[in-house]
Amino acid sequence: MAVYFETSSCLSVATSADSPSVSRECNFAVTDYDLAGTLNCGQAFNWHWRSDGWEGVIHGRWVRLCQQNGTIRAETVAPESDWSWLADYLQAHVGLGDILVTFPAETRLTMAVEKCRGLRLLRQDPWECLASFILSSTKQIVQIRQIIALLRVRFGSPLAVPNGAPRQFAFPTAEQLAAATEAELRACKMGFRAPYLLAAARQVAIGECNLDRLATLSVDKARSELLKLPGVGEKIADCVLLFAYGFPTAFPIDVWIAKALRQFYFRGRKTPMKRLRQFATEHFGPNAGYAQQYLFHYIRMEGRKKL
DNA sequence: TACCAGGAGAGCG
DNA sequence: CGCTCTCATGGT
Repeated sequence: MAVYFETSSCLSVATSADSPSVSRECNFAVTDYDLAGTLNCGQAFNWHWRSDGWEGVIHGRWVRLCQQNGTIRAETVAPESDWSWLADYLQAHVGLGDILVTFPAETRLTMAVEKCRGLRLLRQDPWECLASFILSSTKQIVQIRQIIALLRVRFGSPLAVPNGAPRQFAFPTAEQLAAATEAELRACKMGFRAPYLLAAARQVAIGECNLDRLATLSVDKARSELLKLPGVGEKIADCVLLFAYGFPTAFPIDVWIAKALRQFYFRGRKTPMKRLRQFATEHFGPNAGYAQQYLFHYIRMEGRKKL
């Protein structure tokens, strides 16, 4: 039976193992957490549903996640004594209510929140997030997933997985990708994004860009550092600021969000990007990034219903 | 077939 | 600054 520690990020599962705190399983108590929606709303690209859980990789470890009621159960291959890496990734400690109360009381956003109850922002590895979104430009999410799957297999380090589970690879490090050729990257179906990814990987690998240091900077400083990287513009920089560094005001505006903003707040009129950005920062408040993700997930779900 | 996809960069006036 | 064009590839 599971033993729960109240408010702790990890509720360990009692086992017959040598030490009670070391286990291959861990339960997280969560409220207002939609795991499936969170893993599938276009912020992460390497989660796969397989029979009884979501399988993926976090910081070089194979993980299976599965939600039952108010609990997210996690399994790893090797026993873990410290699960803070997973709690941090899932942002399980974040009280969603504290976020939602900062949203403007307004019809469209309220509707999105109701339809996507429990949607969360993850806290991802900066390099993986950066590289993934460099590959995302004018690609559909399914395709981004395919490209990244190829990258992992061809350049990433193989990981230990449970018996019977499909093979899995770590996301390639900047060093691993920096050692690749442009032709090898293009063979992963990334097209014109190959030289961007390669150049970015080299800058990170040689320390010309220090991703760890960005976490210590202000949003604006961190953004201008990201914008120096090849293949990184406003949109991709904001994705990394939001999904990897957790800057809550970062508000990525892609084609979907742009369409939604024009439709919801500008009567469907053509509105320049600069105007949309200004509106977003003024309107959505201190957790604009969360609002953005609710709008994004909401309009994508609505779009699919029509088909 | 035609159009579009979680865009960015270069060239232009 | 704002506009347009191109880049590569696959889904719908």
